[in-house]
Amino acid sequence: MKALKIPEATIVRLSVYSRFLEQVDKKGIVTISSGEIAEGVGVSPAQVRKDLAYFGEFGTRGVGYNVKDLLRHTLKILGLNARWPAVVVGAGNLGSALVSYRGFRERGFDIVGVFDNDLTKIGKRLMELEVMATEKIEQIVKQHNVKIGILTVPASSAKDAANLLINAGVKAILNFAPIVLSVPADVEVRDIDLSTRLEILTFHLCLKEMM
Amino acid sequence: MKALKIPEATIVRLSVYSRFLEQVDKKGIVTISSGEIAEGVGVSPAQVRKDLAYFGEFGTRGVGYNVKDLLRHTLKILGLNARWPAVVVGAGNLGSALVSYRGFRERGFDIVGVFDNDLTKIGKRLMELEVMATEKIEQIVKQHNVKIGILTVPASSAKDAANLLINAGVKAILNFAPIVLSVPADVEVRDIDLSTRLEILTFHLCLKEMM
DNA sequence: GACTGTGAAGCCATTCACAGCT
DNA sequence: AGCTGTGAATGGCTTCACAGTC
Repeated sequence: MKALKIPEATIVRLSVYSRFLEQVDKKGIVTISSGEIAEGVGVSPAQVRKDLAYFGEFGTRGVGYNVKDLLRHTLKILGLNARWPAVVVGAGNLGSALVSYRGFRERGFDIVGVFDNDLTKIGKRLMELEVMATEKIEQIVKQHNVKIGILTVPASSAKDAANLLINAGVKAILNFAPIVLSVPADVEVRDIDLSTRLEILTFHLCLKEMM
Repeated sequence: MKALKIPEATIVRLSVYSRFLEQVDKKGIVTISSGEIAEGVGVSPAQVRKDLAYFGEFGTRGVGYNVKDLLRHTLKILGLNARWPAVVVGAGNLGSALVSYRGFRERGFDIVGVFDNDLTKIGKRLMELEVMATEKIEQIVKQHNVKIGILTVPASSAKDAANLLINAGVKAILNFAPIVLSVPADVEVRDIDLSTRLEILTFHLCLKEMM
C-alpha cells in the first residue's frame, strides 16, 4: 500500500463498491470483473481498477476479482473490520432519526449516546438510549472510546457542541449544521448540508427551464 | 449569464455563500469583499470571485460587493426566488425527520406530501401532513406541480418509489437510499449516502492511526 | 481471449497574477 | 490604494490504451 494521496472521490466510491460487493456476495457470485462492478455502481471500468490499484493488486489478470476477497479488502481499507461507537449531539427530529437509522448499524456504526441541552428532550428514550445533557458527553465518549461525533444541532449551537466533542476526545465529526466548523488539524470534519443538496437540484431545474 | 458549463462544486459553494450573505445582511453590513466572504466560508478569495464570475459581474472594482444585491443574485441563480413544493417518499424515521426539518422551509422548500406503503404508517400525522399511500403520489404531485421528490425508503423499494415519482412528473430526486438509481436524462438525481459519509471519516481515522 | 494494472494523455477545477475600475 | 474580473498556469482526477498475466 503506497503512501500516495488518495482522492476523496475514490474513498466515496470504495464505500459504494463495498456495499455493492455485499449484494453480489449474497447472491453467491464468486468472481467479478471491473466492468461488472462499474456497471453495477455507475462508473467506468478504468475508474474501478484505478481506485482499487491505490491500495494494492487485488485482482487476477484475465480473470477478475474474487468477490469475498475484494469485499474484505474494501471493508478493511475503510476501517470497517471493526465496529465504531459514535455519539449524536442534538436530539431533534434529525438526530432522533439518525439514532434509529438502520444503515449505520449495518455498516458497523453503533450510536452509544445522544445528547441535547433542551430540558424537554433530556430523559426521552430513543431506541435503547436515553437523551442526556451535553455535560455527559465527555463521560460517555471516554467510557466507550468514541472517535466519531454526529452533529445535528441548530447552526447557533454547532460551534459549542463541536467543542464539547473535541474536548472529550472525538476525532471525526459528521456535521449537519449549515456552518463552517473550525477545528484542530487532527480532527476530520465532513458536512452534510441537506438544503444545499436540494439547491443543486433547483439550480438544474432552473437551467433546464431556460432552454 | 454565459452558457458555460458550471462546476458542481461552484453550485455547492454558491449555496454556502448565499446563506453566509443572509447572516451578513442581518447584521446590517452593506458591502463585502471576496476576501471577507472567503474568510467566512473557508475558501480562497479567488475562488469566490471565479464562482461569481460564472454568472455575471456583481461587484464593483476597488469596492467589493453590495451584500443585499449579491444575496439576491445568488438566491436567484439557485432558483430560490420562488418557493418549491416537494414530496417525501418513505415515512420512516428519516423521512419523518425531513418533513419537519426547519432548514428546508427556511430556504424555500415546502413539503406538501409524505408517502409510504406500510399500512401501519399510512394515516399517521407528521406536522400538518398525513402519511398517504404511494398510490396518491401522482395526484399530489400533479395538484401542487411538484418537481422535487425526496426518497427515504429502504434500498429494496427505492427503484419502485423513484419510478412512481418520475411517472408522476417529478424532475429532481434527492435520494437517501444506498443504491444507484437509473433515471431518464431529464431527471436530476443527487444522492446523500449517510453511511458513506461516516466511512470517509473512519478511513481517515485509520490512516492517522497508522502514522 | 479475457481482464487487470498502469504510465501517459486529456480534461476539469483551482490558484495565480495582473490588467482594469473606482 | 483597493478590490474585482479574468486569462494563464498549475494541480489533480479521470480516461485511454496497452503491456502483462492467466
